[in-house]
Amino acid sequence: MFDIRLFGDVGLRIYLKDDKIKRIEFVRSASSNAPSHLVEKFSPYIRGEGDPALKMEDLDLEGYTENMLRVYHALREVCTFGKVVTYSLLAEITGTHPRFVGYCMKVNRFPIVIPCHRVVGKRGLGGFSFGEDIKRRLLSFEGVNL
DNA sequence: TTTTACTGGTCTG
DNA sequence: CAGACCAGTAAAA
Repeated sequence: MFDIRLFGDVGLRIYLKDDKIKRIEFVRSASSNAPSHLVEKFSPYIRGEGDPALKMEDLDLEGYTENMLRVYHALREVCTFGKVVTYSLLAEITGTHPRFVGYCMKVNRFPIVIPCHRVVGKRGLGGFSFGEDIKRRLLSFEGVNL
């Protein structure tokens, strides 16, 4: 389990098992204690320049269904650093439903790598499991203003 | 503006 | 199987 500081008092806590990422969560007081090879992966994001150098293959995706994985893949394709997408557009792309997309974001174990904070409502911000303030700060960090 | 109705994948009993 | 749950949205009131 390692912490990486992103900005301010916001950081990531990363759980590893073997060479895969088991889970990522946000922490509010981040002490950076991750090994450099792991920090390296996230450094583009930390510098505010782009997405982390991680692929879906680096994640332990056990338990997710085909439809969920389709949503996650589509999100990563459509929504790179600094972009946002709407629940309904992502639903349209994947042939699902806006409420299902919301559910997928809620059960996403890999925030930032699967950028669920970039999915917003057609009217309004939409929710965020780790608190809407963090969602807002992440978007503003990426240069997005609602 | 607020409330209602519909939505589809998934989860629980 | 039936019913409930949602980080949503359009339509009605």
